[in-house]
Amino acid sequence: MSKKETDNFFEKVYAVACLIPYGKVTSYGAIATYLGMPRSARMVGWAMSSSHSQEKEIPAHRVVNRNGILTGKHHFQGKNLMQQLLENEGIEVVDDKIQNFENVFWNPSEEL
DNA sequence: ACCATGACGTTTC
DNA sequence: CGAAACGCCATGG
Repeated sequence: MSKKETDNFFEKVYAVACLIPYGKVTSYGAIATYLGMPRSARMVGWAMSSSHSQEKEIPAHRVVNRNGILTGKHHFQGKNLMQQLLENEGIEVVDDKIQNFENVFWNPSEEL
């Protein structure tokens, strides 16, 4: 890692992820845009990959891509753990895709 | 410094 | 609708 394990950028990503309301989801691009880096959506996902190292538990299952598809489900333990977590929060998920995505979408730039 | 990789996003076919 | 190409940016070899 660099000077600090968690740069300010990472810290913000984790902070926003933890602020996602129960039963809601957001996209990597939305977080990146909120942080002022709309072109660094990949970095957000990359930060999530490191979220497992964070002491604080990051609800990464609430973060999906712009299409509402659970692209990162393979990074979780089980095969469909991510989907089950979302369904447990009342989010409809079919074939790794969130239904009524606009309805459950949470935009930090607007809500926060 | 260069190349390869990736939990993304948009455009094009 | 699905797959591929291109762009973007940070990290590692």
